[in-house]
Amino acid sequence: MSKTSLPSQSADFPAWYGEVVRQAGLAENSPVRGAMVIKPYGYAIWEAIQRELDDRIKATGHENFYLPLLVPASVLARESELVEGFAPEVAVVTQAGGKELEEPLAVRPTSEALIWSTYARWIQSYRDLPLLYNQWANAVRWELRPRLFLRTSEFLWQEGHTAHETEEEALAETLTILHDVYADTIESVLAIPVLRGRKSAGERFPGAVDTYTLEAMMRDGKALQAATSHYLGQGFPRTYGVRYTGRDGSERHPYATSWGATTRLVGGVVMTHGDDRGLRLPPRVAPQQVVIVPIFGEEDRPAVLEAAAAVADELRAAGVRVRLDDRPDHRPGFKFNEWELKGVPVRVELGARDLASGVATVARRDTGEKREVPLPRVAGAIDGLLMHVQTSLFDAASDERERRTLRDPSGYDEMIEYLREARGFVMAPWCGGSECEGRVKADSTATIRCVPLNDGSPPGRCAVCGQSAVSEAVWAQAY
RNA sequence: CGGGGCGUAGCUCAGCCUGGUUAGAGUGCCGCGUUUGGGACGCGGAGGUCGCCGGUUCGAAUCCGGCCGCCCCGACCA
Repeated sequence: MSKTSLPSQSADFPAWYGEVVRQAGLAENSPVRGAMVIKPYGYAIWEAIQRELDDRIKATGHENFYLPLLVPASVLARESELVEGFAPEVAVVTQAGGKELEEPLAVRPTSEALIWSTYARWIQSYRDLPLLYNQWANAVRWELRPRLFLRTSEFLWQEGHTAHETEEEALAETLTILHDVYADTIESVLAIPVLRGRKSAGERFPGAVDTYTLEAMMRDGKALQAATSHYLGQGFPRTYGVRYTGRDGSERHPYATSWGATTRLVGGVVMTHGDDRGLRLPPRVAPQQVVIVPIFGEEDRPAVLEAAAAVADELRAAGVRVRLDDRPDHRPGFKFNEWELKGVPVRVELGARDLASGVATVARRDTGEKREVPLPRVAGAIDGLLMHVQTSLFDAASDERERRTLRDPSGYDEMIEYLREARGFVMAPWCGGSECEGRVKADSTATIRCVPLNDGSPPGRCAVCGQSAVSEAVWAQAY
C-alpha cells in the first residue's frame, strides 16, 4: 500500500478515480490494452452484485445457462444492425490449431446472434414459450478509450435473452427486468439512485425496437448508464429463423427481449459514493462491513486482542461480515487510513482506554462520525448503524442528483452552458426530433440519456426548437 | 484517427537542455531493534538490459533518426 494520497475529486476527477481503483485494490491494468485484472477486493464487490442480481433474476422466473465465447463470423453477420453497431469493436480469431481457420470466429461482443440461432432449434411450439434464460459471461468490445470497470475491452456481465408469444408479454418482461431486477438491485443494494427511462432512437441498442435504461449521476456530474433492458420485437427471431406453431396452427415468430448489467456497476459504486479519502461502500456490497482495529501496547496486548476477538465473534454470529485487523506491523493510524481508502462502512476501535470504561469506539465511514458504545451493546448498535449507513448513502446521492439537476432551463444558452460544463443533468421538454438532439450534442457534446418513464408532466415547448414537446428528456455528459 | 504528454528500481518520479567516476530520491520490499488512540523511528540489505533498433562520438539515460508501448482530451461505447 503506497503512502501517496489521492488526488482530490474536485481537482481531477478522472485521476482520483484511477488512483482510488488502484490504491483500494479493486483492479489494475493488464498487459492487454484496455483489459483489466480484477483483484480480490474488487471481485468481491462484483460477486455481491452478482448474487443480488442473480437472486432477482431467478425470483422473476429465469434460469441460467451458458453459451460459448466464440461465434462463427457468418452467424454474427446475419443481423445487419448488429454488424453495423458492433463491427469496429469485434475481435476475431483467425488462427487456431496452428493453422488458418476456414471461417473466422468472432469473440462475442454480445450473444444475441448465437442465442437466437440456438433458439431456432429450441422453439417449435407456443408450448415452448416463454423462454426465460440468462447467462453470466464475459464479452469483448474493442473500445477506443478504455477505463477501469467503466469501459474495458473484456467485461463481465449477465445477459438475459427471452422469447415470448406476444408483444405485450415481451414488453412487460422488459419492464419487469428494468424495475424488479435492475433498479431494485442498484438502488437498494448499491445505494445508487437511478432515473428510469427509454433511450432515444439514436442511443438505442443495435437491433432493438426500444431500449430501456437506468441512468445514474456520478459525483462529477456525468451520467452513467447503469443497466439496459431491450425490447427487440421480432427482428432477431426473423433474422435467425425462429418460427413456431401458434395456438391457431399458424406459423409465428416470437417476440424477444435482451438485458444486461456489467462490471461497470463496480465503477458506478466508486463514482457515486467515493470521496477524497477513498471508497465509501454501501454495507450491502461491502466485502467487509466492519473492521475492528485493536490498539495495544506491549502489556495490554492480550487483553485487547481477546476483547476484540470477542466482539468480532459476536458480530460474525449476527451475520455481519467483519474483519479483525490484528496485523502487528502497522500502527492504528495507518489502518484507519487504509480501511477508509477501502471504504469499509464501519470501524470499531478497541484499546485499553475503551476497555477500562467498558466501551468500544465506533466510527462510520460515510460521515466520519465517531461515538462510544458500551461493549454489550456493540453488536446491536452496529446492526442498526449498517442499515442507517446504507440508506443515508442513498439519500446523500439522491440529494446530490437533485441539487445538480437543472429543470426547465430559462433558455437554450443556459442549458448548453450547464451541459458543456458537466454540472449535471438537464431535464427539459423535447419535441422528439433527432435534429434537436443532434444540435445539443454538437453545441455541448451532451446526449439525451433517457426519456423518463411515468412522466406525467405537461410537455410544454421543446427546449431546443420551441415546437410543442412530446415528452421530457434528460440530457447530460455521459461515461 | 485528430490534439497533448510520457517511457529511468515493484510504484511515483528526479537526472537529459549544457554527453564524462560505480545512475539517484521518495515510497514499497527483506532482516534486526525500539514503537503502537490518525499514514512510527533507527541501523543494515536486496532491487536497474535507463522502452527497442540504429546512428553521431574516445565516451550516450543524456544528442540525432526510426520503431514500439502507455496515459490524458475528442470521435465510438455497457
